[in-house]
Amino acid sequence: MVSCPLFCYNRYMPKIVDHEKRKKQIAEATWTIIVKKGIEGATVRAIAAEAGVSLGSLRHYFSSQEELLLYAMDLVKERVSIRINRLLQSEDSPEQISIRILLELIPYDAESQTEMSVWFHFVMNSLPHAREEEDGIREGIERIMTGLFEGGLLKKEVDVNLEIERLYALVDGLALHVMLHPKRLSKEKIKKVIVHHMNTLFHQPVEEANI
Amino acid sequence: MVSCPLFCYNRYMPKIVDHEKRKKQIAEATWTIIVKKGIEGATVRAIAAEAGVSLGSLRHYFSSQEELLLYAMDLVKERVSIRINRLLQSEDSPEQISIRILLELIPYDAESQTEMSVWFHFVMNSLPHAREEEDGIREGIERIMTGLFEGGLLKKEVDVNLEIERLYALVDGLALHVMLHPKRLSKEKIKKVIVHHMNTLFHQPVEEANI
DNA sequence: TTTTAAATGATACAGTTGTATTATTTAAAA
DNA sequence: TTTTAAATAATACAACTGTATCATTTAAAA
Repeated sequence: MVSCPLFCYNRYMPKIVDHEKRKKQIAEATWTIIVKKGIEGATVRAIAAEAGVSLGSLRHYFSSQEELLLYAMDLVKERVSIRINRLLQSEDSPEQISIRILLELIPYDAESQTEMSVWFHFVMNSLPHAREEEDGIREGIERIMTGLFEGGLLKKEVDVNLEIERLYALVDGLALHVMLHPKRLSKEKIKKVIVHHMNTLFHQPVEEANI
Repeated sequence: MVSCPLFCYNRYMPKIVDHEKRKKQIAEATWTIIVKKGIEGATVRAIAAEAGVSLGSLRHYFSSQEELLLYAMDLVKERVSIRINRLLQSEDSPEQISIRILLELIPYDAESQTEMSVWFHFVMNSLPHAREEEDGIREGIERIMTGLFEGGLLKKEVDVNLEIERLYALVDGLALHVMLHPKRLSKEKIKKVIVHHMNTLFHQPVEEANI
């Protein structure tokens, strides 16, 4: 057992807190503030107070506000990516799985609603030119549709590229509406819409109860 | 010819500029700033500079920033409402007209893209509790679908309420995607998607060329 | 012309912002 | 314990914010 491992560049290691964990904690406080007050309310002081750290402490982890906001947004992307990829790795039967994945893309729990709200704020303000970036949703939908088509599960006459665009718009539109009016649009209604939409494409329709 | 009409409550009328026109000019400058820099960049000084008026002059028309922002948003609503109502009053044949109306809801010209971008900014920041308000789009789509159904132009098996929700999400999703990636999503692609979508509902499909 | 009040411009001020500086506290290693 | 540097806290500062005040300019009516 050596006294100082490779990544320990100093002989003395005083007061070590998990650097990444602290940064993530501050980033999540940033989300909370953004959801509550919007980007304009996401001041370093408000974030520090929400995270329960002092201004100097926050500044110790993020040397500028822009760096903090970029980190907070990248963390959203990371979380969403993980969620999507986990779903795509699922190994169930194609039709039901595809619908379940689509339903998971709609932000229903508080956590994913926060993520989506923050994401929208960033995209709208195009802070780090997020407008140009991809959010991964389109790629996921593309994979789903292509997979279904290549598996021969879609009606032969469907135009895959067209249906990708249509489904992508439908999912983002539903997600947007849920975010803006969560009470008006119930989870059951969303489910009905998506199941019905996919059933118009499937060669062999699935029962809504089987989802 | 009386020397002082009814709406002239003072005997003297010095330097009259069109009050409403000036307010709208300033409100439009507000839009420009919001599109360029987001709500956070919509400071009274930036708006005054964009409108080409002094700070004191701006304040002469709007006694607070909040009043200005509310006015700017109400003006967006007014403009959008006028656009939608004008479309709904059209008296052509049902199927093509409905598709043309839907296509008009997608912001393609710079003007309507500005309006939509500003609208989104306001809605996201829920400044005047805009989240709860209706934007008129849903009502318009509801009228379109109901009209088509009652005219017997839709397939008998369609669930109207379900299709309203589906079409509403599709249109808003397309609008969102156009706003975020105007280059990726061409007007022709939008047209194809909407025509195809409506043709799955129409008893008698329409040719894309006839739109 | 003179008179009038709307319209405008200039400046000021208190509060908040991001950031910088500096000192203090904390805990891990010797 | 002592030593060390990371972690934290306190304070300061210049820039910018919304708003207020007040003098000036403008053009319509007399």
